[in-house]
Amino acid sequence: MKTAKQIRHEFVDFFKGKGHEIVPSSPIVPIGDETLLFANAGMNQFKDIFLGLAPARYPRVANSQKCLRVSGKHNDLEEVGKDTYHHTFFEMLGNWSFDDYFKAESIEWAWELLTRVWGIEPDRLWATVFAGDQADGLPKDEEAANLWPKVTSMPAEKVLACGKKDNFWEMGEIGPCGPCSEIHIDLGPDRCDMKNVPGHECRVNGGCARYIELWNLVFIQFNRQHSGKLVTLPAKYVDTGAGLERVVAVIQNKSSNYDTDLFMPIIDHTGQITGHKYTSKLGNKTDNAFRVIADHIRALVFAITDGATPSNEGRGYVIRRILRRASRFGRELGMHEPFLYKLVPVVVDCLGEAFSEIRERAEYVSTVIEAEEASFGRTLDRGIEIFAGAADRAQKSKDKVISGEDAFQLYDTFGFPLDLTQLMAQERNLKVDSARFSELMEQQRQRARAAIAKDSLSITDTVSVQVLPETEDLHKYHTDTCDAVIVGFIDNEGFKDKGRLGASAQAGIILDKTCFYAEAGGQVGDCGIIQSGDAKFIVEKTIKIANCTVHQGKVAEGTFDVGEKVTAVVSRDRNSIKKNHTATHVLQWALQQVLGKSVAQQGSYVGPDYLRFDFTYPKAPVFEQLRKVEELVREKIAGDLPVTWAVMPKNEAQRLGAMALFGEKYGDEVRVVALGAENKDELNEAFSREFCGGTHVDRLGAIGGFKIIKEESISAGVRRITALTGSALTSHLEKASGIVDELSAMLKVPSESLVERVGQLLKDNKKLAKELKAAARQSGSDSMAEARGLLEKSEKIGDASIIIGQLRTTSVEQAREAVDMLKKKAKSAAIVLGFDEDGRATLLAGVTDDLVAKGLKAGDIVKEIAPIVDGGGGGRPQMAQAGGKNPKKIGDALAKAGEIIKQKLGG
RNA sequence: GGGGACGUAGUGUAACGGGAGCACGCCGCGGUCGCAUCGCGGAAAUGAGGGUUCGAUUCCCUUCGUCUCCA
Repeated sequence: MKTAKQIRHEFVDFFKGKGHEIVPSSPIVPIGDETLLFANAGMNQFKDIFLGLAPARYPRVANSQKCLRVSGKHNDLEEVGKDTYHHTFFEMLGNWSFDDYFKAESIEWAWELLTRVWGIEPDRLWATVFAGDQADGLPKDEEAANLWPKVTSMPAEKVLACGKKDNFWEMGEIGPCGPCSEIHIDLGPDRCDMKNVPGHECRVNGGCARYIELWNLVFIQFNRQHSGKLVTLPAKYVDTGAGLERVVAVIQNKSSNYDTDLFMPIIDHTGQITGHKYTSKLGNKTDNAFRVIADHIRALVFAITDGATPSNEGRGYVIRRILRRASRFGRELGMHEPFLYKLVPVVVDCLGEAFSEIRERAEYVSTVIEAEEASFGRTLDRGIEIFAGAADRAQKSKDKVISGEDAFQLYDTFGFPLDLTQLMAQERNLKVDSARFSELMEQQRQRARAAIAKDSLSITDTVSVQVLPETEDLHKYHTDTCDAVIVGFIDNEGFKDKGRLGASAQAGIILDKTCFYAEAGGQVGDCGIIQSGDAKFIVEKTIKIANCTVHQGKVAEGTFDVGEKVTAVVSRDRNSIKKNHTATHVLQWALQQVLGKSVAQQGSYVGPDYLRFDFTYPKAPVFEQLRKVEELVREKIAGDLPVTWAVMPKNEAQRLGAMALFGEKYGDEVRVVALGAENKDELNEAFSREFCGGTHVDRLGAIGGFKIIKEESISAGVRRITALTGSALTSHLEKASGIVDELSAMLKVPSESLVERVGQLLKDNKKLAKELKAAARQSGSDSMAEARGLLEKSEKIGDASIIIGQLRTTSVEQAREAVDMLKKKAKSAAIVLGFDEDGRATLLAGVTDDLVAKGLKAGDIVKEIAPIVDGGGGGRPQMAQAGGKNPKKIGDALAKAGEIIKQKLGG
């Protein structure tokens, strides 16, 4: 039997043999493409080529692309486990032609690979082509339909014409699109899963599991414009995709993708860990759990390897959901402790050869997964407690139903899954109002959508996928000022290549060339101005859309016309940004020197005010290590070594050992920034070489200083360092030394003695506090004596003492203690004490339980007498307190209190 | 991006707007042949900043952090 590894190899070798360049899979976490959460198709990394924004480096390429379908249009998360073929993570085998070969070769080669190399019987295969669409004015794809019988042995009657839904591919609302041709396989009548559906007939695209799609060949030949009109593209592209998991299942003759050697090792190992047995059945709880876990652990290993970490937003949140779902299904197999992380090595064994990155990061991935599993355990524990409250409420209700509100709150606020709530409710013979739950869920969705809608139109939204002019921006590396011509602008309505920007208009200006740096690679976009005569445009932010640099901001003076000559001037902040960026590189180098190879960049921020560097490291670095890092960085700065950069093909850069972030897009010429090299020929001499498109200082000495001001954890296994350089550092130090000077003046000691002096002060303070306490005890005993005096003078009604009087104390605590003492002593008493606390009156009332029972409440007493001292009060029946602004009236208030008590007790 | 919840001693948690308590841990003393034993004593906390109130851990606002759901 062919292994999955062999099959993947055969695919790659086959297309290599047909003149294809084999490019690596792009990272599953796309860089520089915020519109896409995760790579979900092989074509992702070639998007710019299809859009005509970037040239193709090779006319034909092929690869196996790592894909994750968990969000947006393709969301298979909730489906995984229920059947034999849904996955979150999968490999997409694909071959592409960029204006090279077209339909004939694509069809012929797909056929050849399937039937000759992989040995699939031609009789089992079917093909589909696009049937045409009236609305779009498109005829049937006769070209493809005719090619099938011509270049393959597929008989014409097995080439079916299908509609737009299945056989017309579009990238989005607008942009490149075209007809496709799919290859389906007939797995035999046994595999139909719709046998008991009346009227069901097995056929291609018929909905049952007998016929499945194996390979999709997309022929991109149109561009859909805003108006919805289709325009024929000058260049034609081929984009094909075949899911490896499915192909392997067919070749290995398995009825389920999970039964192939891509999944079985993981499933077997899960069985060993949990002690359960996988029986490969559908609709079986245990088997379901096995499949979910096997699928999800693959997704997790790849996503975390490529830089996603579990968190509560964006990509990280998706990862968290996948992990929690797997963990929850682990409970079906009796696992209550973290266990998923133990599967990481198995995934690495299965796929580490094809994707070596997962092998390199395996240890880190395990750490992250284990930590997140533990954290989910805590979330569940908390949820169980909250559930108990909801269950109690339900128990007391008539219909024994946990309200939708409760279930939703458990889910929404505490992350407690609904199915778990239902399970636990069942155990107590309760039901859950899941209809109401769904209702609330929908409301929350509405809210989120509404919030997005009212968000102000951002420039990136208005243009989305639209061809923008290319900006020549190499000047950013050499100069801060340059002359240019306005070629267009973007406002709320989108891109315009003619017109005028009026006074105080908000817009994004596009120039033919620019020296502005657009936000990328952690470095913030430049600010500055664009001017022409008296007219002035303030650039607040610079961003890049494909190869177009957009200067966002507003017109401050005058007007601007498309076609006008202008001067672009970058703000002085640029200097600080350069310092911070170069310092970031030095910092990364120093961290690796001190902390070792496990330091890998996770992201960074380089702005004018400070720099931030996130990196992987399992634990908090100790103080000495950080100091050592600072020391190394400063050494390099003091050495004033030169900084140089060069543009070269990616593989050459890698040979030099340049550090890549997460892997650039295929085809890019990369820019390498080298620290410590005098010129391009001496790149070998550099101590640091990184792929980087940012702006840098010429010599390290220009950085001018370096200090780490913060080191923190941002998620499990990831640390963040914030540091300062240049003038920001100077002003930081100035401020710090200002504080020292101030303290030193305040305490009248030289700065060297400050620490000692403050230590002394703290010690003295402690001593004084102790003495004060002792003194208070003394005066406390005085108060007690006073209080005892009051008891002796007290009136009695029956057994009850009425103790009323003013104390000399100024402390509520002592007065309270006096009340307690009196209550104990008198056994039955109503006590009201008053005292003057620095010009404020405080009244305290206490009533023993027996008198409370007779209806005398301390709270009532203070409420009534508090207004006499211009205040208010309240408390409990046994003890109450009031305050007021007029201490002179304490006597009056106490007298009134006496009256009230006597009246109540009927004396 | 939007919503919800939570921030109390080293840790885990209590406190109708009116004494910041409990458990574990820690320190000291005592008892015990011994202890994951017992007794006594002690240190130690309301994330930060405003407001309302006679009085705020509690109510309101701002901010920071953590958790969580939606996009």
